[in-house]
Amino acid sequence: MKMTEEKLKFYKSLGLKLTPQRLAILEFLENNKSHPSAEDIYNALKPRFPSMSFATVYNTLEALTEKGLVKEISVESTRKRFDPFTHPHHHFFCKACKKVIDIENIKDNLNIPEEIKDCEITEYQIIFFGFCPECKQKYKSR
Amino acid sequence: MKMTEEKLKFYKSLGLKLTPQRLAILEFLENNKSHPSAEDIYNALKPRFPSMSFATVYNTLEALTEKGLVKEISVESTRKRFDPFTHPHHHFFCKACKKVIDIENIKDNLNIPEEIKDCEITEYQIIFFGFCPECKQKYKSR
DNA sequence: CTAATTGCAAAAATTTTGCAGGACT
DNA sequence: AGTCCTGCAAAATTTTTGCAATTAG
Repeated sequence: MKMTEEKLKFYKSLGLKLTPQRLAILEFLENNKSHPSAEDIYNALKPRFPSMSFATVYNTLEALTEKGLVKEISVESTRKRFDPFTHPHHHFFCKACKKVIDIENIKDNLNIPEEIKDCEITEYQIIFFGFCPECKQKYKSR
Repeated sequence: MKMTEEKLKFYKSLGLKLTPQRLAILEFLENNKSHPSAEDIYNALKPRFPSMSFATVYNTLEALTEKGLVKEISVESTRKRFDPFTHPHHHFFCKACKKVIDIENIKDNLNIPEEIKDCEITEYQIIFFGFCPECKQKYKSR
């Protein structure tokens, strides 16, 4: 997938230096709905950038998160997953295969709960847990 | 806080061997709304059980989770937090001090979203992110 | 040219594992 | 007595950090 001129300009306008590694990460994330971990990204780009280090992956993800181009999601409690779709939406997490599915269609006019009315709320996130269709089978038969 | 006879019987009835360490962990968790990490638990009990190891903390938490006495919550993406209140409820997470606040009062008659209608859903969790009243101040003034 | 970024390597933080000895029921 | 549990130590996983060399703008 090639990146358009506009995108490049847009990224530069945010003050991001566009190194080859960053471009590769940005390309990898573009339209990526797999909610990859840092390692997934590292592994995916390793063939093209054999010298790339984890530090670069994390540095870039941090920079992108600061610019609002990526969001860290807390579906797994022992590692981060990253989502390039930053508009408000929610997730399903398969407890067996760790797959994450986006949920866009949800009516959730939640009011601010009483318990946190004095907090500053920046966002909220609904996570459904369970087993995806593929894993449901295997799980049932145990 | 002393543990009642009934509780002891109940725990035994689940097939849990009640070692001193486990009892201490159970006592520590009883009515505990701090959503501690494994390390919090370890540190809290260290004075009374200087020889206790992390393995025991994790073993016990795993056993309790299996028996449904504790739930792991994924508010932080790099470590587990544990909650002894296992009835359905939700959470607020302070991004500054990492505090977790329980949310009981929420009207959330969510329907199963279209995207995951073929999944087996075991539970769902709403997490509000932001800054608690104490941290709101410090954060604002930066 | 300058500041930001990379790669490396080491360290930090959290969780998991294997196993021998010990404790609970 | 037998099974489960503990403690230890090592390993595995994931993320962070310091620093010298490099590169984008």
